[in-house]
Amino acid sequence: MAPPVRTVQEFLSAPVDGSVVLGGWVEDVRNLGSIAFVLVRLCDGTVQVTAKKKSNEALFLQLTKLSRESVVRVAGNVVSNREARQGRELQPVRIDVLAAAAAPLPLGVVDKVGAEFDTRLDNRTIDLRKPATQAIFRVRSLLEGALRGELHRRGFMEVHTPKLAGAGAEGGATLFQTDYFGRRAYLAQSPQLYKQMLMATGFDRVFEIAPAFRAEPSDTVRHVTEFVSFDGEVSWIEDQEDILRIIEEIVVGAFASVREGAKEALTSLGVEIRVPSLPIPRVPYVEALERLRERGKRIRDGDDIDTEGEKALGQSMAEKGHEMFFITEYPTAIKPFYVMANPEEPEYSYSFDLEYRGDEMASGGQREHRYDVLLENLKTKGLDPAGFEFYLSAFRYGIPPHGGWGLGVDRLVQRLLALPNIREAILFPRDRNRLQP
RNA sequence: GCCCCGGUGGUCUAGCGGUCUAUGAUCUCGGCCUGUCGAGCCGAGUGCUCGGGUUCGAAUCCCGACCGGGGCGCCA
Repeated sequence: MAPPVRTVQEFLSAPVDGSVVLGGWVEDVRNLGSIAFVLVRLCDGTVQVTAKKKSNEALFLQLTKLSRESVVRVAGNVVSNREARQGRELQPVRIDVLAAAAAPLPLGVVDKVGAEFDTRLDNRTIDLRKPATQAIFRVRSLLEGALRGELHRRGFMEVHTPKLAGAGAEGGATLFQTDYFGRRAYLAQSPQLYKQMLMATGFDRVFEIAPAFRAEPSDTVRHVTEFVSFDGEVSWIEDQEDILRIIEEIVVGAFASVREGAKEALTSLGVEIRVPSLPIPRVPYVEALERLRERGKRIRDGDDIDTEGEKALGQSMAEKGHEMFFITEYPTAIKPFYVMANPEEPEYSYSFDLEYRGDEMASGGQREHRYDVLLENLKTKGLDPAGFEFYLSAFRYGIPPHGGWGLGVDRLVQRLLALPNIREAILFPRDRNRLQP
């Protein structure tokens, strides 16, 4: 049997008075006694199936007894009617219930009452039937595709690094521990060490879009335990600016692609994408502190910028028309061991964060590629070089200067679409309490 | 992990010591209706998160657990 018509678009292009088979979900049944309207939801909208009792009583009965959200295949004739939504409707000849939906639904797809996010997540497969929920993931898919395209155009190679590891990466963030045939293993918190190791091979422009895991018991609207990290690493850079230029170009380019390619989804979300203009401002850390102090924030030199400060800084930049900006040259002391310190002022490093709408989207910088310095850095941070031997060996035998970034895809989608919670941007989010579905 | 707030039919809510045989909506079921499109009208159905305690009496007050919302820390 040929596949049924899955889209409204396809339905509308079928000849009037011809016959068509629709496949979809029963969104609503309106039984007026002698005439009934069944809204069948296809992939991109609904089609009205109209049945009259007198034309086929058995079929009318079957149709009006359908439970909402059942999956049906409806064969019928396309008729034009100006009272129908798209100017046409389907007169059914035969209905097959492929999968009856149980009633009542745990969550209404078109109910007039809302549902709490937690209820929606508990019933995510139903929640994802809503056009507004689907729109988020259509945008997300487009954004990821656009980012891939931007990098491929720049000669990057897509890679995949292990998500199971025998040692943690950077220290700090807590790792999920698991059993590996009797040995201890960890879920990767970042591809950081591996993508750097690839710089020692000649694959000098790589990127990866993959999950990362953090066992931090964070309870916020911008943290989850499993997130998708968009990482890139580039060799032969002159300085950190080379990285900043790439990241601002690809993000801005991807935003523009989404704005063009996801018009319908964006409309249904009520979102208008503002594409930042290039270059995106670079705000050195020391200047960021000054701005914060001007706003009355008490912060000492060398302190990390806390959430309040980050939001205030975002506000301050937004007032100048910049929703997106870099904070550069963070203190070396608050950055991981692999960042390169500025040789002129070693207390500051070649590192940056990409800020967007008051939240951190990405961080990165130039890496320390000199073996001896790297070894010193590890010791300074109180880490045991023995645990990093697999990583250090890549530096011992020759590695070009390099740098890169890690960007939170979920966060980027969240902020781009102004979603109240990062979980809205994830199909099946994982957080401190949620492991299902 | 810390601070604040909350958990009432399938869903979302009102009630916050007796007046609760718990409000309204939505939903589900039944009935009426030939152009609905937030369909309408009539009728019915389903509930106080769990475990202790206070009290003559607890949805309501107290304690704990679990779960949820917001904020912080941390970061993508």
